[in-house]
Amino acid sequence: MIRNLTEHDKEHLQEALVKSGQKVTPQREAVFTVLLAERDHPTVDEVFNRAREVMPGLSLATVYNCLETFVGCGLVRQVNHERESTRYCPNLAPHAHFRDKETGQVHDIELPPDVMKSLRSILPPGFDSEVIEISFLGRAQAKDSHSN
Amino acid sequence: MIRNLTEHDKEHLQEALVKSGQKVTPQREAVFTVLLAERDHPTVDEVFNRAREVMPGLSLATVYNCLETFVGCGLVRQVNHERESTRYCPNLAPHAHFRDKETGQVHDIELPPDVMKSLRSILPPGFDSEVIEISFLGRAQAKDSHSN
DNA sequence: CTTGCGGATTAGACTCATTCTAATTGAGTT
DNA sequence: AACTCAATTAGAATGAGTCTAATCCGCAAG
Ligand SMILES: [Mn+2]
Ligand SMILES: [Mn+2]
Ligand SMILES: [Zn+2]
Ligand SMILES: [Zn+2]
Repeated sequence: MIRNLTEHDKEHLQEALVKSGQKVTPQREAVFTVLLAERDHPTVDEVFNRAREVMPGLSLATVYNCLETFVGCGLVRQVNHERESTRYCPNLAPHAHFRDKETGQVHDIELPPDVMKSLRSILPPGFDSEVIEISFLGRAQAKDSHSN
Repeated sequence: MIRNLTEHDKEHLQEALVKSGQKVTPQREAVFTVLLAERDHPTVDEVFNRAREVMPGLSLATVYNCLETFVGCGLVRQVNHERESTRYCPNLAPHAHFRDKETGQVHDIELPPDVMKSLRSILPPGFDSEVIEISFLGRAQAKDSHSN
């Protein structure tokens, strides 16, 4: 189920790319569309397979390139858990990641400002941090998967 | 500068190994000694090179095996930053990791119980987490390196 | 002692996610 | 029509980590 980009998302993509001196291409649109379609933190291969359905000639190398470009211009975040394949997340709000040990699914966990603050406060003087990564490992009750 | 294990550390090693049905071997002692000698979160290769100085016949495979064993019986933690080589940490107290963007050094950051609590509290109902990993990326002022 | 057992160690082959290389494409320009 | 230059592409290369199969060795039984 890959819907097209909304006007808003298209502008978001275009603005970020153009702002960093890069071009909007059909491949980049396709990959970005895949990322927005499901918020399930897909791996490169998953993105590749989904995007191929709509753009059969797309190459894996290009998926790597697109995702790297998006990370570079702040459109998506990389998500790493242990040594597994890198996953990609288009949620730009500050959030942590919860990895379900059973299913492997990755869920976003909202990160309230006061928690962020208390985290920064544990840094000793002289330590200055731009990026904080928080990841949980455990089990999550099933709920349902239409969490798009 | 690889000192020998203290009696206390030797007992710690032996207890953890025996408790999980495994043997104390010279290789395991050497690798554990290396880990305790410097709290700098060495990679497998760094552990290998340091341990070889005191046990020249030691193989890389064995270092992988020892470290896996130690992780399995809770003697050390793995530390991953992005896609870099896994590092190893013998600090069993709850702590976060700070990675210096400039030097690559990894520093332990103490994690007070109230911060742990506020972190657990952000999990929605139904989410149960055993492991929380927190890592900072940024710059740390030099201080000095005799932080053993 | 001598032998047998089973875990530990070892060298080297293998895996596979990611990166690199070099050739090709194609949209926009001269 | 030719040029330019980023983007795309296929395939090779990389390298941390894992696997395999042979050897080692401490210990216990005979
Ligand atoms: Mn789940
Ligand atoms: Mn530092
Ligand atoms: Zn996310
Ligand atoms: Zn540590």
